[in-house]
Amino acid sequence: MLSEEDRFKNFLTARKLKFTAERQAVLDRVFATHKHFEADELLVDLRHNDLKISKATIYRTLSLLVKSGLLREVHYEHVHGCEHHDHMVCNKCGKIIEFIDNRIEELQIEVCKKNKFQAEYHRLQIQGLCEDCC
Amino acid sequence: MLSEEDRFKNFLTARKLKFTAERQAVLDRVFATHKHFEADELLVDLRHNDLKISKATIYRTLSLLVKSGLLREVHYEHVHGCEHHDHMVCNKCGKIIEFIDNRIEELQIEVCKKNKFQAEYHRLQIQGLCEDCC
DNA sequence: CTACGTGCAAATGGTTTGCACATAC
DNA sequence: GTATGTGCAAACCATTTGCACGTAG
Repeated sequence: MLSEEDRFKNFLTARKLKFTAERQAVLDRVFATHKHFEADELLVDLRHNDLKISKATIYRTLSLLVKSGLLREVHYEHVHGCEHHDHMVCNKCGKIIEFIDNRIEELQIEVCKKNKFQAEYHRLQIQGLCEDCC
Repeated sequence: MLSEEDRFKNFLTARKLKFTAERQAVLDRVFATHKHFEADELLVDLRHNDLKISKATIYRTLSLLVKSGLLREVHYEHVHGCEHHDHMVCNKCGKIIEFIDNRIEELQIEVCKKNKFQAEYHRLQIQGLCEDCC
């Protein structure tokens, strides 16, 4: 499987766009953590590491990462559903298939116990193509 | 387990805030779907259903939903990690525990097959309290 | 009846864009 | 050498806020 960097380079090359030091820096920073983030945090982080990069370039690079499919731009998301489902989301038509598999639920409980983690909520989302869009 | 509406009412009551028709409308709309959304989309949706509601009220209500813990505000999130882990995220200290359980992976493959769904990616995130924060 | 909520319009601040110079290929 | 990228500052637009009137409890 390709790394994020390779996937981004492929995307850029396909569109005759260039892989610059600024784009590298943003990419590295974005994928250095697993957390959600804001554009401002990136600016602060990058400046900390003595990099000169403008806000405009950060926004332009984030936009490219979204277009390349490496990043998703969202705003609000639910924290809970009171009744719990897991989801499959079709990347083409957007259809959502809800499912629940008790064996998966059980295994999650087991994994939490093993890690001494007290779960309050979980979310499993599988992305791909549904039957109609394959 | 309480419904979103009950949880929101509890939150409001505890702070001596009121449950108005506008707040009900936003709540209903927000939890009518499982998707990420933007404030603007809500405005359009609500106006479609003949509701008169101002942008300001929508923003104020979204802010309350975030404070109540029913909603999370994010901006960018990764679409893939090239190496795959699942995550436990501590709601208190933010610590992330990565794990992978092959039995869970297997069951996901099985569920996809059952639903004729061609998976490209999945993400499992468990939220709760870590050992140190219990 | 009173404290809280709403709509409106103005203020704010994050994001985008036009332009001149810089650089990857 | 040329097309693409960058920084800067101005423009734009989403979000927040102050205020006067409305309403839930």
